[in-house]
Amino acid sequence: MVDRNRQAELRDAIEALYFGYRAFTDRADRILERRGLGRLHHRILYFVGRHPEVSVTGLLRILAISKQAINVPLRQLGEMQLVAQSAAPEDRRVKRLRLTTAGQRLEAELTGAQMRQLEAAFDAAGRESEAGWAAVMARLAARADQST
Amino acid sequence: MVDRNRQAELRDAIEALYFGYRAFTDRADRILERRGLGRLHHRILYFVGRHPEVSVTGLLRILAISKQAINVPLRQLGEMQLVAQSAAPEDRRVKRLRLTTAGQRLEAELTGAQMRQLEAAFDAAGRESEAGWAAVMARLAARADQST
DNA sequence: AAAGAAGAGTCAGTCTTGTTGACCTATCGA
DNA sequence: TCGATAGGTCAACAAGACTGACTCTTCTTT
Repeated sequence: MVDRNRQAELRDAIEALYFGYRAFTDRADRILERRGLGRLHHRILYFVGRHPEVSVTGLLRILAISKQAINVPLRQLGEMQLVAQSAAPEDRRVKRLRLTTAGQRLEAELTGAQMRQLEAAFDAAGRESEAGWAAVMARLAARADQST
Repeated sequence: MVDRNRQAELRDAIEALYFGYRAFTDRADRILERRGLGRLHHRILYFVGRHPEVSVTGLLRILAISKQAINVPLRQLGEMQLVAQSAAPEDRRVKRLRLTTAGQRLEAELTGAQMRQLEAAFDAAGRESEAGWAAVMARLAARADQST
């Protein structure tokens, strides 16, 4: 059993993560709302932007959702000319996804807003805090695999 | 415009936050699932544990949801004898919520799992990282109010 | 004392984002 | 040729949110 002060610190950490994540997603959500898009559209735009020429299955694995869940929003992004697709030459069953120019523009707007938000937090906390923050978040994220 | 290397760092930060938060909630979700509870039940348990004698309206404000959204899970937690309520003596319209012994036990199990998860990440990242992490998360969370 | 505001509860209807299961087509590899 | 893989789609369902419209009780204000 950890001592009481330590527990209080860790409780604060839990809350900071909860409220911080909530604040972080809320801002992008408001940009998306104006275009009638949701969080899943955002995640698709983000990861297709990050990993151009990704396949649908590759995207499903990153997002950890079913293909039925991605179907509708991915089709909508195609219809809105934000995401384009083409068959992979070495295996024509595989579709390669990439952002169109308009898709890149929207993705840059969303990601830019989040980057500015993070920079503001790094600045306010002191730039020396950034490395520690990144190290902890990376370790937290890494444990996703272990706990499966 | 920020330079490319900086943008790459900030992109990594966005992803670390996304994957880190996902890993963080997944673990508690699995404990809850065994009892047929969801994330909202968890948040209610957590904040009632953290703020004993909180009113329903107070809880709604913390969670930033509607009273209709809290209605069903709060009633279920009452029926499961995890949360108890009583009228506030100074204003009998107000209900004060608190955890029962069983509620405290479940809350401790959930929060304990998350505290251990955070501690493991702090340890792995090096204890000197913790202060920076906490400072950044606090600033990120603080911006929730500004952006309203 | 009457009127109105506030806390809580509930019903109804809707939406998003996810799930399974089942089934289809096209393509590839053995 | 046959089975596996990538992708797409339909249907049914569920959690967890929303708004709107009420009710009831209790407190506060006039």
